[in-house]
Amino acid sequence: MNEIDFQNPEQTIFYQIEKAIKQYRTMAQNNLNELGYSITINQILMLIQIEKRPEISQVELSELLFKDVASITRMTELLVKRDFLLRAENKDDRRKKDLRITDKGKTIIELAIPIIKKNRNIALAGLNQEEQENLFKALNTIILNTSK
Amino acid sequence: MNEIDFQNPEQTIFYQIEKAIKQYRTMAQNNLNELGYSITINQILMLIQIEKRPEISQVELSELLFKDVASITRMTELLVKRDFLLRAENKDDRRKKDLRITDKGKTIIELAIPIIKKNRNIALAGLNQEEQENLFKALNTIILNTSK
DNA sequence: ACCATATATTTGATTTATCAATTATATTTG
DNA sequence: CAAATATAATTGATAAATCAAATATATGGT
Repeated sequence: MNEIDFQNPEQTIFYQIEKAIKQYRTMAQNNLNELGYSITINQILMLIQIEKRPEISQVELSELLFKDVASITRMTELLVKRDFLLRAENKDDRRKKDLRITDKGKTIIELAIPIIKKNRNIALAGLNQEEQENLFKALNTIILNTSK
Repeated sequence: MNEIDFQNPEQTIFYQIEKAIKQYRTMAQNNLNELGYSITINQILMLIQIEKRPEISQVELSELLFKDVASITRMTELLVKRDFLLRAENKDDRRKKDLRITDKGKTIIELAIPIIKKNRNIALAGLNQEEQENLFKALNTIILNTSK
C-alpha cells in the first residue's frame, strides 16, 4: 500500500474516503427520503445547526457545512420558500440576517434526527470505541496536513 | 464521542470525513493548477484510468470515479474538445466507444502523476504504515456497512 | 468625524452533477 | 428466430455548487 498504484485506485486511502463518504451520503439520503418530505441531508443539517445556535451567521453556516456562502444564501432562500425557515434583518448588525426555524421546520428536525442517528450507527457498526477513536485521529491528521 | 452531538458536529466521524476529503480535494486542485493547464483532478484521474486500461467503458469509468454515466459522457466530450482524448466507435460492440489518450493527454498525465503522489504524501504525513492500514480498514468497514 | 478596510450577504454567470427518458445495439429466452 | 430484456451511451431538464463582483453596513485608526 506504500507505492501508489493508479491501476488499482481502490487500494488508495483517498479512494476509500471518497467511496465511504459517497455511499454514506447515498444511504443517508435514501433513508431520509422515506420520511416523504423532499428534503436533502444538507438542508436538514443546516436546519439543525440553526436550531441549536439561533444566532449563527450564514458565514458560520458555510464553514460548518463546507459550502460557499453563495450556496448558503440559496439554501436559505429555498428553505424559506418551503416554510422551514424564517429570515429577518438582525437588529444589532444590519448586514446580518436572523434565521429562525418554523414549526414545520421543527417537525422535520424531530423526524430526521433519529434517522441521522440510525444512519451513523449503521455506518459505524463493527467498529469498537478504540477503532472509532483511531479513525477520528487519523482523519484529523489528514485535516491538519491539508489545511491551508 | 458515543452520543451524537449536533451542537458540535466537528466531533463526529462523518464531519471529519467530509472535512478531510474536502480539504484534500482543495489542496490537490490547487497544486494541480500550478501546472498552468486548466484541468480538474477528476479529469486527470479519468485520463489516468483510460491510459492504464484502454478498453475501459464509460460505465466502468463512472463506477471508478463515483459519477453518473451522464457526467462521464460530458467529461469525455470536454476532454475530446480540449484534445486530451479521442473517442471512436468500438468495433466489437457498437454501443461502446473506444477512448484513447492523445499525446497532449499523455503529456499532462506525466506532469500530473508526481503532483498527485506528492499530494497524497503531504496528506498522509505522520501516519505510519500501521496507522494507514487501520485507517484503510476502518473506511472499508464503513463502505461495507453502507453498501446497498 | 472621516476614510480605509473589513465583514455579511446577495446576485449573475458558469460549471458540475444528477435524474429520467431516449436511442442504439446486444443478449437471452421461449 | 422473434420478442423481451439488458446494456452502453447520449440528451434535455434541472439542481447544486462555485467564483467573482456588487451592495450594504460596520469597525478601526488617525
